Amino acid sequence: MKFTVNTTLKDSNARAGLLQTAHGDIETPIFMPVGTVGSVKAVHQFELKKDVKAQIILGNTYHLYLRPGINIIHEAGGIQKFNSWNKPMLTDSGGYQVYSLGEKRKIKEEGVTFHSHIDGSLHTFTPESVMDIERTIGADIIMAFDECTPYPCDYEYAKQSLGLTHRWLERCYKRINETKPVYDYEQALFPIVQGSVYADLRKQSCETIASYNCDGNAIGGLSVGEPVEKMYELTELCCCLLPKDKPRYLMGVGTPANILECIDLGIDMFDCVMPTRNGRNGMLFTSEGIINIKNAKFANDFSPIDINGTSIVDVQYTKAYLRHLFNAHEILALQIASIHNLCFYLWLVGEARKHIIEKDFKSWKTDIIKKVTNRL
RNA sequence: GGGAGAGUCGCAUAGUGGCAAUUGCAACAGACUGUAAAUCUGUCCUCUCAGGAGUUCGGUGGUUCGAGUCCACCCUCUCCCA
Repeated sequence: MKFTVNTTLKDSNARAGLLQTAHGDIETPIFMPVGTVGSVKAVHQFELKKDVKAQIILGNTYHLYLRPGINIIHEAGGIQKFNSWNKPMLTDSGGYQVYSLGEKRKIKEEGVTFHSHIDGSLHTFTPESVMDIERTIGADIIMAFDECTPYPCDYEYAKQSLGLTHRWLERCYKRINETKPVYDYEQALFPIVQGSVYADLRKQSCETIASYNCDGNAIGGLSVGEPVEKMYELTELCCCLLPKDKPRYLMGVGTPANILECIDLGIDMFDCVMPTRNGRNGMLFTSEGIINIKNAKFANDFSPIDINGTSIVDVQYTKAYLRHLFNAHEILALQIASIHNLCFYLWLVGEARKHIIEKDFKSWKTDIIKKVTNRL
């Protein structure tokens, strides 16, 4: 894997770059749609490629391990073949599920034991087993197994947890280096910075993570409920400490405004369920602002979903029609909303990249944030 | 004409003496940040200084401390027999 920074700015830490993987190139900054079980919910591969213009999508180790199971993916020849995406993929390690599954899991030094949310069966993830599973899934970028701490999180817990995440990273790194890819292409391990909201822990974590000299570095444990200013503050700190010549990935972020602010701080890669999940729940992010399409006021609004939208669905369908589809519980509603939101997100990061290259990112950002955060 | 049954907050339902009244749908609004999410939460008779207050269960009377619930008559609808 190769990362090249093409453009940097004087008045911002934003940069435009190119990340090259075995399955294709990724222009940064980039937003990566989340496809937990190997599918970006409600969005067809064709639309994902042609309309959304996604360059890389996520899969999730925990979910794919439970269903369909690693043997099936192995038999299929890896996840990119299994789901016909055939383009770059990244797998999250299941560290987020350690956080989100709450009561269902138990964390120990060795690893995490958990009950499947599907059938209640008991399983254990260790850094070694997670690396083996991610090898078999076969994503181009694989995430280290970490603990995503909750918010609020007291200092002592955050410190203990960070120590564990670092020891787990050491084990992940060792395992990756003593194993070979299952398929005929390289996989890059990205370690994850933790440390909750504590600057000294984050600093310590960045230094530890940077010392591994991996192909890219991630920041985790943010946007879990902390104040947005705190998130920016910690993101900025991490961006300053993580290597400049490696992509920086802010995990699980975020709103359009979050993404623009964090690009400004030096983040290159983002993923978030927001465009897809919120889309399925009737929330649209548009060039003119945020819309709850289920609201009664759109019942007879025959204007396009997004007058400036880049997606075919934006000009093809009216707000009134999309609202009708939601009210009628039509499956097409979820598809249109998801495609629209993903197109918007990819358009947004694409524009950001363009304005970085044109060196007017800062002023563009200020203007566009005002527009896209407007509540319609 | 005779017999049987039914009328509850938009619709459908629960309710057999303490009830502003169950549940579902619909409606209206909100939430959602490395997806246990096509999910979840709230409002949903009227007014409200949000503590309450006022009117409710086809209609009119009655019994009772108290009635959606018991009684009488009336109205409407459904089914069966003519």
